[in-house]
Amino acid sequence: MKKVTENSIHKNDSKQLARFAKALGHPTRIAILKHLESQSCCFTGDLVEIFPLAQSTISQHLKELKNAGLIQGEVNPPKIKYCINKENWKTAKGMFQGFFG
Amino acid sequence: MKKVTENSIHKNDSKQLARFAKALGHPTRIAILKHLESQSCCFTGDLVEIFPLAQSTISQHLKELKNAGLIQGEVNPPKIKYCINKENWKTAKGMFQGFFG
DNA sequence: ATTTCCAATCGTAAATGTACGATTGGAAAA
DNA sequence: TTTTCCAATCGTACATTTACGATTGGAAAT
Repeated sequence: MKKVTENSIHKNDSKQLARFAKALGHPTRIAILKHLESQSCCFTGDLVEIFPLAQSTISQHLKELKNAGLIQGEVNPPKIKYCINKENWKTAKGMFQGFFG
Repeated sequence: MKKVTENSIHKNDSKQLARFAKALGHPTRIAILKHLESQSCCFTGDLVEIFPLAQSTISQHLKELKNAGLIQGEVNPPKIKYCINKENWKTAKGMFQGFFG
């Protein structure tokens, strides 16, 4: 990035939709979300067993999904239980629906 | 990327959906697609006027959308007319719908 | 107090993405 | 043929992403 800040040239809608899309833009994250949809919830460790990826890598993907608002985690010591964030999920669904017409 | 190739560990569905999502993962590309949806078609130059971005940058975004299959361009010398690729658009729409349930 | 356990974070390396200006390519117009 | 025009591509710089192993953090168990 050099000259243009990319900050104010786009509408908020486009920015939010792009943010959601970006979070969905990796097959591992899609698979994590599919798993959460089917299981309703799961622990990080479950995912580490499912995917042949390092624990730190899974954690990073979860962090991105969390930052995008698509999932949420609640502590359940010593584990952490992750679920779909239903409210934002609905928002994302609506935005994609609206986008695709 | 170091150890895992990320090639065969995901289902094709997840990979394709992620590919579409990735293409949508930038506000400029969202905006381009919105514009194509509303106009049905447009030339590269139109977009260069709309967005405060270099011509080469717009071209790059168009290339990514084309590679993802979301748009197609037909030559109309000396211009190139870009349109939504309706077939793939429908596919993407269906995949997102299925994903969000 | 120490150990155990799970997950987050750190540090790092390599690949990819995003932007720019400059150059190239190819068709139409002069 | 030369010029003009539009868009693609090249070369480059810097940011971000993705992966790993190692370390840290915090709560529960010993």
